[in-house]
Parts: sequence; C-alpha cells; structure tokens
Amino acid sequence: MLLFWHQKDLRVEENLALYEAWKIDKKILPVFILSPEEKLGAATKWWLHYSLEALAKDYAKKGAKLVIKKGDPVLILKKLLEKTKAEGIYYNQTFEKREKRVEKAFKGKVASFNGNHLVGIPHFFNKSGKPFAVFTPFYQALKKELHLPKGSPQKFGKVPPLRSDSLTLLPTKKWDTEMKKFWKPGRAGALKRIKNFHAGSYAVSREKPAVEGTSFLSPHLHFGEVSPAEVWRKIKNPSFRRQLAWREFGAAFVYHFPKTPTQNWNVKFKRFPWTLKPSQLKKWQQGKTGYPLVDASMRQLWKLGWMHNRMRMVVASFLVKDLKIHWKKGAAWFWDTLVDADLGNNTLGWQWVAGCGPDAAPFFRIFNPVLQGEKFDPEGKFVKLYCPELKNLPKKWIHKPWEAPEEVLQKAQVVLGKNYPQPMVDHKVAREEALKAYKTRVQNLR
DNA sequence: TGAAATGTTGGGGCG
DNA sequence: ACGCCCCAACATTTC
Repeated sequence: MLLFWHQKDLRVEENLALYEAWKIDKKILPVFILSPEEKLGAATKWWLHYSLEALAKDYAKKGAKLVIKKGDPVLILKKLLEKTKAEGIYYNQTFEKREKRVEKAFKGKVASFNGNHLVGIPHFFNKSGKPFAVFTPFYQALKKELHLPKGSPQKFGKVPPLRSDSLTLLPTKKWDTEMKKFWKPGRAGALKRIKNFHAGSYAVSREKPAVEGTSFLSPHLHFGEVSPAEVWRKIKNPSFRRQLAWREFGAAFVYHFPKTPTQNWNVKFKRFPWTLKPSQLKKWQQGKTGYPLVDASMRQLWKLGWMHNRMRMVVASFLVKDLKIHWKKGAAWFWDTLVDADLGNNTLGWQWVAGCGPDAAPFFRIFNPVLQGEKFDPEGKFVKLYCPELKNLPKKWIHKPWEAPEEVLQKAQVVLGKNYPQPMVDHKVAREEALKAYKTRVQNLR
C-alpha cells in the first residue's frame, strides 16, 4: 500500500500524483495533515472544513477512507508509515518549505509530482536563466511549456481504517450564513462553476461587478478541487486562460522571492512614507469610507469571503494610494477574509497595485472610485446590492452621493454622516499627496 | 487592468 | 462670406 499526502489538491479525480500512485498500487491511504506552521485565515479555514468533508465523500464512493490529522507533517507521516507499513508516500508539489523537510526525511520513499501547476515553477526561467519579471513573456513561455496531465483513479483497494483528528476549523460566531448560500466547497461545486461559466461573454462581463461574469473558481483552484490543467482544457477563452496564467506568475513570484509576502520586491519602495492609521484602516475594512464602490466591495468581501477582481484593484488602490496605508495591511485583511486567500496571488496582487511588484502598475496609476463606478457599475446595481442605504439614490449620484443636491438626498432618505458616511478623504487631494510622496521618496532613489 | 492635464481640431453661433 | 470665439470631442502628454 501507499500513503497519499494531500495538501492543496483536495480532489480524487484529475489528481496527477494520486493517479500515478493508484497505477502502482490500488491500496492507498489518503491523508490530509493540517500543519501548525500554516497560518490560515478565518475564511479559508471555513472553506477547508467543507472541502475536506466533500473530499472524504468522494473517496468513500471509490472505496477509500480519508484520514485527517493535525501536526507536523514529518512526524505524522512517519507514524503512519510505521503503523501501516506503507511502501511509499506520494504527493503533488506545492513548492512550500515543509515539502523539503518531508523529502529529506523520507528519502527514497517519496514520489512527488507537478499536479497543481501549469509549468514546473522552480525551473521555469527566462532565457537568461532568471525568474520572469514581466508577465507577457512569462505567458508566452508558459503556453509553449504547458504541462497538462490527465487521468483519474477508479476503485481503491481496501485498507484498514485509521482514526482522524478533529480540526475545529469552523467559526464560533455565525458569520458564514451568506457564504454557505453562495459557495459549494468541494469538487462538485467547482465542476458546477465550470459548467455555468460563460466563456463567450467573459471578456466584457468580467469587468462588471453586478454581473456574475467571472468564473468564481478561485477558491476551488486554491484548494485544488480542480486542477489548473483541467480548467485550462475545459475553458478555452484566451482572456480567461491569461488569468489562469497570473496564478502561475504569482506562484513563481513567491517561490523565487520568498520574502515578498512581507517585503517590497522593488527595493526603491523602502522609503515610501506609509502611514499607520488604525482608525482609517478600520473604516476601509468595514466598508465605511464614504466611496460607495469601495464600500460595496469591502462589504461583499465580508459577506461572501470573496471580491470581484476589478473591485480588488479599486479597493487596494484606495487603501494604498488614497490612504497611504501599507499594502501589507491590506494583504493581511484579504488573507483573513478571502476564501481564495492564496499566498502567490495575494502577494503579487498587492505588490502590483502598490507599484512595487514585478510588472507592476506604475505608481501614478491611481484608480478613481467614482469613475470606476460610473464605468463598470453604471446603474449602481452593485453598490445598491451591498449598500442598501443608498438604494433610492438616482444613478447620477450613486457613486458620489456627497455631490447630490440636498433635496435628492432627502428624497432618497440618505443622510450623509448619519446613515451613510461622508467621504473619508477627498480623492483629488489624496491623489496629489500620494504622487508627491512617491516623487520625493521613491522615484529619485538610486 | 488609470486618470488628469494639456493640446488640437472642427463645427456652429454671431457680429 | 469671413473672422472670431466658444466649446465639445478627440488626441497626446504627463503624473
């Protein structure tokens, strides 16, 4: 028999390493280990709970039983090897540190596979042998070296049952009502998302937060309920595939530059005068900035554990540039609240917006939350969904209630500063301050 | 995956 | 008819 170590590949089908193991030996003991070194956010914990539940069911259908343990993977795997007399350990690479320890501890008894990525992250370099720093050439190279494994195990052989630990991943406070309605963690939910995805309209509708035009696959991909290879095969839309490749770019980024989750990639940013403004950070987190598009987005995040991609850029730009709060604070909040919180994507995304990442948006690219609203939520539908106190405001003012005439506000029952906040900063002024800070503290630095 | 500031053009009103 | 002004629409540069 063989041990199969699950990490971020919570699927039975289309699981490369599992399929390879199954071809060698039908008797497999699948084990998921929650390692204490892994600092999971509250939302991802919630997801993990249900995803493991779904995985266990999928295994049961094929005659295997998932074992769930918590503790150091090396110790747990060692105990399991001794107990079961298994001949080896199979797993899919995530390229995280703990894997190196496992590899070392069980030399000659482990087999690992690249089942979670479209390219071999550690060895994927540009022509000068360096990690890619620009996305487009990265993408061109990726398309040439695509690794798209295929295949699923059928029935498993019988293995003596083992006890599982309980992980206590669910929240004690009940903040997951909306999340439960919106998401279905596990492979079945992921396949349903793929089925319902409209590839034809993606390029346009993905920009509109009031339209369900994105794939909603991010949490499913993060936990490996589907593999990027099968998603690549099933969804051929070029704009969408490009987005899949950003996930790879993010994975490569944190692999090759492991300090970037907390450090600027571009060292010039070390002198940027980030400010610590806990009360302002809190307003941003709670969706009380006074900019309806920002607030609606932050409330969507709180409600669903997820935020629309373009809105992530809008709220991030607001935090980093309008408020000049360090991107790390934003990344930490996303880490705790997103069901798809992923180290590569999160780190790359925040450094991209802040302007300090590879192939980042230039610092002077500052989103105007009013214009973004008028462009991508022209009817104000998205704003009204998450900021119901503004639901009677005409669309002309929905993204800038502070400019609405008094009688319009009165008629819509909006009292600024009472039931909806005044804008916490003047965007025009905040923008100029941010540009000045960049110019004096970063731009001219050698 | 931006927006503001600045520059250019061309049509219409009007003396 | 002509020159002048205004300004919207579009283009380019700058942040």
